[in-house]
Amino acid sequence: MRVRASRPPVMADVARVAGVSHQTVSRVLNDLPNVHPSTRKRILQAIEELGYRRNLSARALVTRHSRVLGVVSFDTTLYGPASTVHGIEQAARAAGYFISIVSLKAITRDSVKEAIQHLAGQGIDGIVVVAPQRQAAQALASVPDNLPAVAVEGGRARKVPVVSVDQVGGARLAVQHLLDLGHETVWHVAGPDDWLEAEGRLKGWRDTLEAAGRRVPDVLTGDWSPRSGYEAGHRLPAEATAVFVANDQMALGLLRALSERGVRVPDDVSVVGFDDLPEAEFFSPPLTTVRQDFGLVGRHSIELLLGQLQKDPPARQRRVSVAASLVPRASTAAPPGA
Amino acid sequence: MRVRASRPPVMADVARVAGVSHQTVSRVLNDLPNVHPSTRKRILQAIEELGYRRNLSARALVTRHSRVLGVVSFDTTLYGPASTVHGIEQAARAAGYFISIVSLKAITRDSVKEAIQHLAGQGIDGIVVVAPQRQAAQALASVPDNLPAVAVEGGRARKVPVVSVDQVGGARLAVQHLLDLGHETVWHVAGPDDWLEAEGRLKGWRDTLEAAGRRVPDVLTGDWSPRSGYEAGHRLPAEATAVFVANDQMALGLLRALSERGVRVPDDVSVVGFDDLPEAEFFSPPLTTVRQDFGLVGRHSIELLLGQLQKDPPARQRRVSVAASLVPRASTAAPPGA
DNA sequence: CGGGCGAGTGTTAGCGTTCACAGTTAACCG
DNA sequence: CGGTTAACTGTGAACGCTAACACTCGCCCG
Repeated sequence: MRVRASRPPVMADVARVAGVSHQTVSRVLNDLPNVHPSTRKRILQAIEELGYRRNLSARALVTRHSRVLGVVSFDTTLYGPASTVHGIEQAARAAGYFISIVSLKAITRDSVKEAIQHLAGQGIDGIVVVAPQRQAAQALASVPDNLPAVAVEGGRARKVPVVSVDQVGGARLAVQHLLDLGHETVWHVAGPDDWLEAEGRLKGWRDTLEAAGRRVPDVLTGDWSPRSGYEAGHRLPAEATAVFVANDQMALGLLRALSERGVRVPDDVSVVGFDDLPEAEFFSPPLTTVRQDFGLVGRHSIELLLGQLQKDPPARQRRVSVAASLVPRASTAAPPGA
Repeated sequence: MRVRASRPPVMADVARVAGVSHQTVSRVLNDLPNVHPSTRKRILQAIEELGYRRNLSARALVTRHSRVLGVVSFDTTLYGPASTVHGIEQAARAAGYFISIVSLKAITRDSVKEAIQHLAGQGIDGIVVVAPQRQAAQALASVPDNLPAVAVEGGRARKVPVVSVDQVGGARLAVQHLLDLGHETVWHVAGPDDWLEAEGRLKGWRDTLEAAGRRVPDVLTGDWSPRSGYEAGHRLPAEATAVFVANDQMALGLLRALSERGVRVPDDVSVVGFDDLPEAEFFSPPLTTVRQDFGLVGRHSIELLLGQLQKDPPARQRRVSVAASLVPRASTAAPPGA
């Protein structure tokens, strides 16, 4: 029976219908005590009747809190970033926050900086920067001092707490797995130089080989794309019996190249990837890989961020590291001569 | 040399420093005419000096526009939705809008409805619902009347304009390609019943076969996952020489299953997928598939949405269809006996 | 029985913008 | 040189909400 109002109802309208002051309506809306049950009921009824929704701009104006969190990310088309952002979104929503996303096509120091400024101007309460590249990590310096922030894979960011997957440890698992199978040494197809994840995996690979006293072969470098893995696969020396590829997409390309060359996996060469794409289990052969729990990373980052929003911030943890785990499948086996 | 203010500067502060009224500052900020160049310069300088940023909550409160658009999507971890949302985000940002995302784990009528309500309460200017399931399409009815909205893959939504890829046409391309190669008929691994995309591809497949007067085999059904494609691959009758799989992930699983069965692709069986994942080119063998331009879909949806925000909405287009294209690779060839 | 207290409610004053005006110049025209 | 006009600038009032405080009861206590 309600007339379609030209203007959406405001608190005063509710107050009038319920026969109280707007302040009492506000109290009900914010679950404050000292409102008589019967009054509360009348107000709730009026809200229902009018289809009232509180105006969050007005609320944000006075409280200085928007309950919106900003996220800056690189190419959310990729599985890793997409999963991380998804995890962040889920965790934020569970905590009653909204997510405003800026997804960058290219990561340069300036583009990240601009994105951060852009979001900061939006009146957000905090910001998560999914910053897997060194340049992005540097741009973290441009986060305003008064804006709570968290970096994901942000390297040794100075001002900002960082959540990251233990890339070094994950790489160690992969390489050790291959050594345990009896391979003399392990080759590596790395990600792009300027990516922190690539750096960590490279380090984990090298450290593990050196710790085992093995020869450290030349590094092949790709750009994460299947194509670059394919090219690496064609450049891989015939003597190699084991390869640790820095992500699953490149591993796929490499598998393809090896198949074209008539090299059998795992009979002639063992291959380990990184990421555990949903597809990895169905590669030919199914790919042994290292799984990262992106959802957990997202959850941790929100946790850290919301921690900073508390009145008395808990001794703010500077780094949270999430363990990676090995998923053994059919792309790894003992070396040919064994 | 600026003192770290306890409170961020506001327009009045800028006005004081520049020796003008707050209204003139506002004029500069909004690029309105009739401000003396020298005054403008002084104001800009003051803004710079104070590090002033305009408070968007206050602005939104009075203009009744937040310049934020809401997006409701299903599992942004998947390539399709992720790419679409990415396209939406890019297009929106180019137009000066921010994106607030709600990503659903499961699509039910209620969850979509709740997400829409949730966003509507956020004071957004418009909403894009990436609604590839029938249930989600139904939930579109719960978009408030006064809130501009656009559906992506939204079926025959009544109230809301829809942007979608021409699934039927894409499927036709795939099936016709196989028939042209000389195959007697084409089998189909479909997506889940309640997905509109699955429905469209199924229809395109069936129509094309019927138009050509071919036998229409029983449909195998999956759930988009590689695993379900794998299972379908094991159920595929030995007589089949060509399969059109409703997405690339399932096609991957199917390829794996066929490989295990000793069935050669494309020698014994030809396979066509749908989506053109970045990985598809490096499957074994490289997958012939149908490409969808998700970015274009995103751009169109924003275009349609912003159109509704104009004062005099242009004769609002009810449906925009984006063509799909065939990408021939090595997984298709003439049938064995040919 | 006066005073204190606590529950419940109302009043007022912002929050930082933009909008609708109302001024104030200086320039221009006949 | 009076009057119209255009360019520029300022004033006051919203926008819808919350925070701080003030008020009114009824009740309990000494």
